[in-house]
Amino acid sequence: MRILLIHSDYLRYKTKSKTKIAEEIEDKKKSGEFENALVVFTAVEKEDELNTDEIVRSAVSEIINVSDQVKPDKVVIYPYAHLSSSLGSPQAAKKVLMEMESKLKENGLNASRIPFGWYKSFEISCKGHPLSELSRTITIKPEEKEKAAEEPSKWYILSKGELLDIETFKFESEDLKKLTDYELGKLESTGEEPPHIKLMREKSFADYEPSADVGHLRWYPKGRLIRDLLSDYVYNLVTEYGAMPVETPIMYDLADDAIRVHADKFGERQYRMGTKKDLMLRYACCFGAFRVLSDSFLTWKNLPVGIYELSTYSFRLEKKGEVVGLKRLRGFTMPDLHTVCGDMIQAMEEFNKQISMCAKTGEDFKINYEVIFRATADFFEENKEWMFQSAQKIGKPVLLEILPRRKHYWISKMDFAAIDYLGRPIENPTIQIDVESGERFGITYINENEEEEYPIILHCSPTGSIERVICSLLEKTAVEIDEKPPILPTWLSPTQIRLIPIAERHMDFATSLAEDLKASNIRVDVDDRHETVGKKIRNSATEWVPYTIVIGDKELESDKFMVNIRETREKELFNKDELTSKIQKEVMGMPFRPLPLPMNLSRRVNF
RNA sequence: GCCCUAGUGGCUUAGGCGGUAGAGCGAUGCCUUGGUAAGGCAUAGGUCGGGGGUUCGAAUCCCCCCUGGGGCUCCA
Repeated sequence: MRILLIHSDYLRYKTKSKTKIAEEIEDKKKSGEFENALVVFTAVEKEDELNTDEIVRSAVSEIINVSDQVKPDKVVIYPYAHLSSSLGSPQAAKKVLMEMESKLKENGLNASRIPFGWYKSFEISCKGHPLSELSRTITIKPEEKEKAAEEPSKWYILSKGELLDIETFKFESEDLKKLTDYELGKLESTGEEPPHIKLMREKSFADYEPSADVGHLRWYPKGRLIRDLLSDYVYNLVTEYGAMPVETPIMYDLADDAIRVHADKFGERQYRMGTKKDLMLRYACCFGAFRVLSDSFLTWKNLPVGIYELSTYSFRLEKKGEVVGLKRLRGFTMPDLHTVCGDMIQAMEEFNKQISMCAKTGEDFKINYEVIFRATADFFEENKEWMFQSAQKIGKPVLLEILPRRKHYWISKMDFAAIDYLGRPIENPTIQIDVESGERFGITYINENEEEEYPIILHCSPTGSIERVICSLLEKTAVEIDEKPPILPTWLSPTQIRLIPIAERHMDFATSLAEDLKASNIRVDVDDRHETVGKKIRNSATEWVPYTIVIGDKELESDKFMVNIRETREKELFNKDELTSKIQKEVMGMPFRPLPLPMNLSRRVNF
């Protein structure tokens, strides 16, 4: 905020005509005269919107400070846009100016405010003494940004319906111990690079795009395929659960009050667009889902109702130093399910169903999740029974955080984290009980008594961001490197079977075998390059192909072939049908997409 | 964002206390038609991350910026 303070003999003004953003005023405010007034010309700036309370407080204290020195009869706040080249939104400015006026009055000053958004003529007579002209730039002081004396959370282990002390708890799970240490700030870092970064590039899944902003990736065909398969997976999962997929815009106008207030909770990590309209890129699908829901006509018969969207992309302006590989990005893809529930009982029931859904993703991906259950102290006291039961659904001890008071929109949430190679959590699925957004976004439903009511909304991401799922899968290969060769689950492997013809005369057979396997929905390719068998085998291994078959004279004559099985490092004899059914069994229930690459390796681009 | 550290062909890198760079993989071509983790030979490919400065001359010294990695902090 910029202010120009003039200690005047008098100020006279008169409104001339309205602008689009003019506030409605009574006739008596259309002109006015103030004698011996400290006139505060004020411009509210964009950055002020991040913490308007703090800005108002600082501005008022500055004005009081000056007023104490020059001792005017009156203080007049005069909206004056021309002091800044980076103005805040008119809505925010009006709010700030009004709050300044009332705060000054509370402090015993005779304060007035000149109407906002009008063209005005004015006449001012400056007293001309040394303190009669002052200007100030008022900014949010970072160290004052709340923080102050925030009460710490209480931490427990919740196991078999018992609250246990973390200090004395005997951890059976190495991963839960690591998660607990990390959350309590006890984990020592090794200074190593997480292995998934090298892997994602080496395998041509994804890479950085230096010409974009930090934390935005380019995805190559293999990576794109994996993303698509995971997207299909979540889509199937949530539609099976009963949610309805929608798609909403990726940017929102901060002039909308509900959107601005919700966004403010996100603080400085908002990704703003520098356009004339003050637009913010979404950091999740909440905005879109809430707008859809608030414009829908909901009745108790509809509830619970789920709206699902895969946010390609969500944007968060994470600090530069926090952005890392697939783990923390500024642009990422998150499955986002919002479930409208009529009351807390229904919300709790749905929450439990969603726990099952989140847990299932861990089983399907073969990723071990450790769980943090969180709640405000009030919620925990009132719903102990439910929390204990819900934690039981995890089937192992969970970490419990009790927050002294609500500081976000949720009163309880459950976070599922995979543990990476360096022992740090990768936050994946999450479920939250949101008690604020219904009212804020004007989402209502008609209850059984024909009354309008605000619902409770569950937020759920059954897998966490797609990028983090891939991150977890890659990290897992590094964790297990001593036990087995690194590999992706077959349903996610870009190439599922690689055929290696030995000589040109084996090409026709290899190609026709490949076509047959392809017809059974198997991603198969043929290494038709003029290289030695040894080299092609090696190549297939470095690409993590789960099944590799060498095609030579023997295979032309028999209907069996020796299959190299990567996972077990074993060779096994199969015929075509046996192999097909083995793979089909392996990928059962998982989505399929065809190979998005040329079948012949000689035709492939090296990314 | 702050602190530390790095940036040399598509990838991995050698070399540099000032005189415009060398390799391996990969790519391409030729030879080899080969049976389970790198066959041989040859060729192409680099204004040494970008910009500015100092200098007769900068990949090398100085400044700024960009990008990566680590740490702090943060994480709905």
